This record gives sequence, structure tokens and C-alpha cells, in this order.
Amino acid sequence: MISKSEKTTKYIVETVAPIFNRKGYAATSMSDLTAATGLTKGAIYGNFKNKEELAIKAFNFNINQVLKSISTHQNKNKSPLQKLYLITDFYKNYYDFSKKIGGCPILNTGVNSNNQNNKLHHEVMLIIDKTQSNIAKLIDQGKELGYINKNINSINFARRLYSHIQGAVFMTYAMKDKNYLYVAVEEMNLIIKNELEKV
Amino acid sequence: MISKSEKTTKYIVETVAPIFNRKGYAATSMSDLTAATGLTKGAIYGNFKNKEELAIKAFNFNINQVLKSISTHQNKNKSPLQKLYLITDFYKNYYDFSKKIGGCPILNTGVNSNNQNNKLHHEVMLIIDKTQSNIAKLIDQGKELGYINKNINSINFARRLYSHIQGAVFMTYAMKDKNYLYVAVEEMNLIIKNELEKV
DNA sequence: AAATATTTATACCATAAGGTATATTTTAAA
DNA sequence: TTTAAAATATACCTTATGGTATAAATATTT
Repeated sequence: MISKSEKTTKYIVETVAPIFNRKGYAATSMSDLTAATGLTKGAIYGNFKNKEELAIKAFNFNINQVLKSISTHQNKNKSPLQKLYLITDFYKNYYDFSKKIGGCPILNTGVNSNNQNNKLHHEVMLIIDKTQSNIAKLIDQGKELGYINKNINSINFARRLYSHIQGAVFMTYAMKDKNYLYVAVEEMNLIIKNELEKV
Repeated sequence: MISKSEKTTKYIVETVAPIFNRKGYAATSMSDLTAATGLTKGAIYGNFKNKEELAIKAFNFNINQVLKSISTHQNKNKSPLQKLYLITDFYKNYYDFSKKIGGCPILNTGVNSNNQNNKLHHEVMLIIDKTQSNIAKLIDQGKELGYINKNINSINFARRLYSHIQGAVFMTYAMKDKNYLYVAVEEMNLIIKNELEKV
């Protein structure tokens, strides 16, 4: 059975996640968190060791929101190649999607935690690594099934794709203009078609 | 003649600029600034209205460091097309260059100030706009001189190029891996060659 | 329902935050 | 070199910070 504190812990993380994401670790105060949750510091410190532990849990919650959503989107097709297109397709709506969780957690935490909070920054690196590996695996599967050119370097391509997307995410937020994402997605689709797909 | 306070103002801005860049506006405290400058709060508040005014001056100082450096690099060639290649070439060393000033001010301030500090974020948007316009102007000049395909949409191409570069800058910092920049530069060079250059 | 264990609220630390009034020092003008 | 002006340091203000000891309240077990 689920205990009271487990529910509270979950509630705190979910409530607090978009705040940490929007403001960043250092700029988020305990009073931001008590105000948002309606709980007191006693309740929060009863469930988390300190602000940092909560921030890391909040980051991972945000990341899971994104990864789950991508995963669901990808389930629309079984072909590895089509799953790649579904990744770029996912990012067409990424601005509206990520705004609901306080922005892109990879971009925000990646920048904010750099040289500021090593633990958080370490989490960011792990997630980027994992995401790129997953893309590379899709490419590998596509190769084996004969859809994708075997000459392509899977992990290098994954890095290029991810870098390209994150650039568009940044520009979209910085300029409040979704067109950066739209254009990048079309560009990536063309690159997948021209460089990856077997003729 | 240059007054004492003008020198001090300049000294404060230059000393403080990399700190604001590295830590972000909210996470930078007045005591960070007094410690770095060796001056007291009295001295700082005698030269700047408040922390925000100083942060904006510091941001603009950082930006000018970048723009001046790009401009110098571009002076190596007079041809608009070659100047474009010199932009991408500049970004090959951008990690080492920008680390000296506390990171990429556009990336850092663009993310940190988003929904946090409207004045700073406004500055970021102005600089991005200006930079993209300058790239577009180079393309326009290249068209008129007959080096660049007239079918290309200058401003759209400039936006793609800038977005691509900023993505690589983010990834390079997030993963502490300059290869993202190297790969992006090569990719942009190919795109310039294939899409822009007249055959 | 009573006793125990767990969770949350209250009240409090010490320290640091941004900012300011004023005294002191330094610079520039007379 | 004296005097007026400008710049800097000191001391202080209020408010907020992350965190904690303990009391109160709530769940859980018996």
C-alpha cells in the first residue's frame, strides 16, 4: 500500500518541478516551494534531505515527462526509420508541450547547472548520453532491417540530430518564435531522407 | 579627459561581466561583486543604480567582446561569401574563446533571463536579431556580387545558420565536448557550399 | 479505542541578501 | 595649497535565505 508520505513526496516533486525548471536551482527559494505546495518547510524537509535532493528529483520528473511523451509518440509506428521521423515530428509541438512543464529541462538545467551544481549537471549529461544512444540504436536497427545506409555512423548522426534540435529549442525560446523549430524539423527530415534512407 | 569614476565604472563592468555570465543574474550576489572587484558596495552603488543596471552593462560588455572578435576575424577577407565562411570558422574556437568570458553570453543570458528578467531578455533578443540581420546582409551582398544564388531567402538562411551554431554551442558546453562545434561548422560549411554558392 | 510511529507545523537559528544614509577619503578646481 | 566636489568606505537597515529542533497533529498498528 502507498503510504501518506509517498503521496506527499510525489505531490511535492510534481508541484515543484516546473518551478525549478523555469527559475533554475539557485534562483528557486524554499519559500517559492512552500508557497506553491501549500506545505511548510517542516513537511518538505521531512520528505527530502535538502533543496538539492528535491531539485534533482524534480529534474528527473521533468525529464520523464518528456521521455514518456516522446516514447508514446514513437509507438505510432514500428519501423525504426519511421520512429526517427516521429522524433523530429514530436519536436514540432515541443514549444507548447515544454512550456507546460516550465521550459525544456535539458536546455534550462544544462545551462543553469553548468559550473554551478555538479550533481544536476551530471544528471543532464547522463540524459543527453542516453537520448543520443537511443537514437543511435534506432539507426542501427534500421540498418539491420535494410532501411538505412550502413555507411552512416550511428552515434555521430544521433549527435548531429540532437544538437540541431536543441539549437532550435533554444532559439524558439529565446526569440519566442516557433518557426525555428518548424524549420529545423523540416531540415532534419530532409537530412534523414538524403543521408540515411537507402534508395 | 577621462574621470576617475569613468575608469572605475569600466573596471567594475569588466571585472564583473564574466561572473554574471557564468552564474546568471539571480545567482550572482552583491558580495560576489565586491569580492571580485575589491571594492565596497558603496563604490558599486555610487557608479550603478542597482544590480540590474550593472548586469545589463556587463551583458553588453560580454556581447561586444564576442562581436568585436568576430568582426576582427571577418576582416581577413573582403568577399561576403568568404566572410560567411569566416563566421563558421570563428566558431571552431568558440568554446575556448567564450570560456574566458564565462561562457556564451547569448546562450547563458538567453536561458537564464527567460521569464526571469525582462530587460536582460530583451537585450538578448536585440542582439540575436542584429546578428542574424548582419548575416543576411552578407548574403545579400554576395547575391549582388554574383557569388550567391539569388533564390535563397537571406534572413531565413541566417536564422538556420545561427540556430545551428547555437545548438552546437549548447551541446559543447553541456557535454564539455568541442566536437559538437567542429561537426556543426563542417556541416554549415557544406550547406553554404551546396545551397548558397553559385556554380 | 489506545498506543505507537510517522508526518507536518511552529518557532527559531545564523547568515546573507539588496540597498541606503552618512562619514571619510580622494580627486579636481580655484 | 586651500576649497569644493565627487567617489568610496563604513555601518546599518529590512527582509529573505537554507536549514533545524521540537511541538503538534495525523496515520498506522495492535
